[in-house]
Amino acid sequence: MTNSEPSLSEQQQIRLEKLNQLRELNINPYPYNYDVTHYSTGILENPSLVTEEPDNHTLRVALAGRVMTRRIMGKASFFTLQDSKGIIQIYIRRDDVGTETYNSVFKKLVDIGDFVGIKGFVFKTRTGEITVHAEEFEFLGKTVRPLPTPKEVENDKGEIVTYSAFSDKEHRYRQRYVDLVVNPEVKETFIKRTKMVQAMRDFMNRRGYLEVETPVLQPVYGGAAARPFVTHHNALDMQLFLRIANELYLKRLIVGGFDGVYEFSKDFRNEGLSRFHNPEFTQVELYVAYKDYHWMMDFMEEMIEHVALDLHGSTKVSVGDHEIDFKRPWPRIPMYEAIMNETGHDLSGKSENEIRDIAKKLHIEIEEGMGKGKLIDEIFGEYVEPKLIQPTFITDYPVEMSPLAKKHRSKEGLVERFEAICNGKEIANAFSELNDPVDQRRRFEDQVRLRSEGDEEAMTLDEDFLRAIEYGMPPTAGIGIGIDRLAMIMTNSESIRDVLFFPLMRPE
RNA sequence: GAAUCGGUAGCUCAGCUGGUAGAGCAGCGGCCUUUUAAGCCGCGGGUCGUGGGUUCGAGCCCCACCCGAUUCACCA
Repeated sequence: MTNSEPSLSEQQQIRLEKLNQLRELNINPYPYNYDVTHYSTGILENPSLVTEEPDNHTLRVALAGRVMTRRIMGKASFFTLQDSKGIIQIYIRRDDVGTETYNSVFKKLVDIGDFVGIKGFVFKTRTGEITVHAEEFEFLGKTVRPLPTPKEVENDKGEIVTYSAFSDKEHRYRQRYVDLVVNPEVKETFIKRTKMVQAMRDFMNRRGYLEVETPVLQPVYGGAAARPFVTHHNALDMQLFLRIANELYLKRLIVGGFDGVYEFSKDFRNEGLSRFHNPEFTQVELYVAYKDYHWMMDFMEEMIEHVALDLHGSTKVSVGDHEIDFKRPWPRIPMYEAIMNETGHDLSGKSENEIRDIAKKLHIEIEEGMGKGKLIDEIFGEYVEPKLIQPTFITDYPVEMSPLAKKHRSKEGLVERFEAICNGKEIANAFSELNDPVDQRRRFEDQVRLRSEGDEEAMTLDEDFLRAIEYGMPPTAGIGIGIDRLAMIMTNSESIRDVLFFPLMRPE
């Protein structure tokens, strides 16, 4: 940091002055700890705590949090205290906590946002609100910057209306800490995301699969079609890439003898940003030996159905205008059949040029160097994918677009691959893993050729990975599930930024 | 990268065909011992995103730039 400080607003200056005054009163504005016995929600949900006539035997509660609203009425006040679980009202009187604490500290030096600790008993106000009657008041942390002050109120219809909401998306993304404090639903979204990951982790652990960690910094990147971030290691004077996928390392572990391995991982792709794309994103990849992609479809259905039940108590989830039902089984439609259904064109057995003509007829924008796989992908993305709202498996992709998938056991020119599509977007990609080292080398070489022809997303040849599967890899099913996109669906969020605490933003 | 919309007080926003900036909340001073968007009286607070230009005069008009949102493109 430089020593040039931005000029302070009047409110910040006033708060800094209050900070000094606290110290002059011998009150540490930043004390070290506070013994909390109860949370706001715990008190609100437990009516047996409410007393009318407190005595020595009445249970006392101690809670801590931020002051969010204040209603001062002379010698007594109400304020709301927000802790990690929720908000509860506190009643505080001069005659209970002492004149100095009440007049000099509470009324003069406490601001909205400050941390305080309260000890007292629980009662009900005249209007029936469960409230903590403070008998002791302690200062726990001074804020020197004013918090946005949204107010929630119930209108005649019983709806919650929020006034002065902290709603500017830029501010919310940049200052997520503030967003979390004042917009309670944000916390809910992220808690749900974490629960979702936990449900998946539990599900895989119960089947005995091993959670592992593989390198983020890789000398050769691979496992997906994408441009990488490039970095440099000083001591080894070596170019390194941030991983774009975990696939090739996890398969090395299958070679090494694990039956099932999975990893929740941040991957990095050097691409544009959008509602569905952040340069760093999370996926879980799972590889299971002696299984194929049919088995993997069963597995995915079961796991995601379980996640939906775990999060919502139902297989049905509201997303935008749709209700998405994750109940098993999900439709399984071969890709050519799905394209046929939507466009009337049958691509099976067609040559690259024939497919290019069909793409032209379908008004697909065709660019130099688009191969067969890419053309098919474009047609699919334009005509089929957006229509698949309910979870659907699209199966059997052209070999040209799947260099790591095993060729189909009966359909010429295709591989045993599926993508799970939901709400018009891919949420998973899986295949029967290619374990024929000779075929794998040929596929890599095709990729190298594409790269030399200018396809920046084509894969590079990973000689060590080839060596690994030359030692032998069992039949294996593998899958990658996009955690951010699944979280968007499970939390009914319309932007990936709403399920990332700190989405990438330009510098301020 | 393109289009559209937006950036005014700590927060949410208003500001007409250009006339020198406004509300609510928040803040400050005062009153108020069961309030709840507490209330009542009084007061302060602004580089109107940045830089140019037009004009007697710009928050408003023009140009360039910065930042964001959304859509499209790119992209799984």
